[in-house]
Amino acid sequence: MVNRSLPKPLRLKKLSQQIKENPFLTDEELARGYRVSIQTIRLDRLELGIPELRERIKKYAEESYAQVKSLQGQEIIGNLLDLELEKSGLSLLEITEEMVFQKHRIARGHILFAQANSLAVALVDAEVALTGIARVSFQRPVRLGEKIVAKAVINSKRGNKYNISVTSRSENEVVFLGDFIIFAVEHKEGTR
Amino acid sequence: MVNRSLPKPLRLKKLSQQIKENPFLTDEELARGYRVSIQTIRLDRLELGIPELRERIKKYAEESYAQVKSLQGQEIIGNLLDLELEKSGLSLLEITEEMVFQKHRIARGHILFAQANSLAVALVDAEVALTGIARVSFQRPVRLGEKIVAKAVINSKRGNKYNISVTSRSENEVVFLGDFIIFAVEHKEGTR
DNA sequence: CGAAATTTTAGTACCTGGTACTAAAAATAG
DNA sequence: CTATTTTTAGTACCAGGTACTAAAATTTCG
Repeated sequence: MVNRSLPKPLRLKKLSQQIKENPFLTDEELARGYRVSIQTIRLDRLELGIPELRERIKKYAEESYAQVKSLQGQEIIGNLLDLELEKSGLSLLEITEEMVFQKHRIARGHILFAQANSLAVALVDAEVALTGIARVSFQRPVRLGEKIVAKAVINSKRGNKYNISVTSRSENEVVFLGDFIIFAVEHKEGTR
Repeated sequence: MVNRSLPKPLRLKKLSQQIKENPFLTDEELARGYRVSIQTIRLDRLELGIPELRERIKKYAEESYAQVKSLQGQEIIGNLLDLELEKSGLSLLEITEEMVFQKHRIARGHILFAQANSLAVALVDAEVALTGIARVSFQRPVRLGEKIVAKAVINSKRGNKYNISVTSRSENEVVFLGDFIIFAVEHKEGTR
């Protein structure tokens, strides 16, 4: 009890959390931290279904890599729910850990902007579509775990210039409004 | 020449590029791909200073992990160069791989917005500062590798409501202009 | 309290994907 | 042809395990 190890159920719980928080810890480090043998840590991991160090690191790296690659090719920030080119679209974005400030769990200003802007751009049927001007309004803070549904509608189109509005909601409450001027570009650069 | 391996200099070059593009390849897979022995691949990696598979994966995961953790605690998107609270600020953002579309290497709409908005928010001397309204204008597309310097200035302040302008430049050319209404919040939620 | 059950500890053989080293074979250059 | 470079191969060892066997220690329960 003095400096002895924790009871098993508590140790399992803490171990699970700790590894989740830091996947780079070796079994040896964990054994030292919990004052148990390395075999016990390994049995714990087996019971918790937590893979070994290298496997954890590999998975983390692969997911990270896949995300970067996927994001590069992906035009939409969030999941596209519906799209009618040259007309309207709908997308869903879940607010996750890396989107929020650690301090107060409120999403960063650009997250909702990103979702809305990328959806607006996606409505334009062109090889390349670039944003020229945006006017946006944040109605209330959005927090970790919220699911944001953005709806984009093309208001008007003159030549290669589109006027697009986006309304974003969380549980049917409006949290963000945006108006975008988007330009369809063919090959040469124009304003964005 | 028919199905034989490449000359060494060319193999070294291609190997370097391939591993950079995909750090998850084993020496065995590479050996098979280049039709040389595994020892040759290892000698090549030694000559090129490229670490082994597990080391590469670990480094990638650690950098990724560090970035996520750092971003959470970090208020500024980019590197803060100068800050005078309640007055003005300067930040630098380099446009990297994950910020651009794969297709045309142009940065996504929200990247410049994020830099500007986070700098504007940082000028406000409050526990929490949230964006209410933003009007932004993109002057030209920004590409992979460009270094963007954003300058934010507080134009006016009424109570807890700040009016802040941001001008972003690449090589002294204006690429982005933004006007933000930011609210200083104490504990209760207001508009953002 | 003692037996049964559970938990903890330890040891062995083997795995993956190497490094570091020695050395021979093959290819190339002058 | 000789010297040099490149390629191939083999051995011992490493890190951080897994899978298994088994003993020791602790806890539980009748």
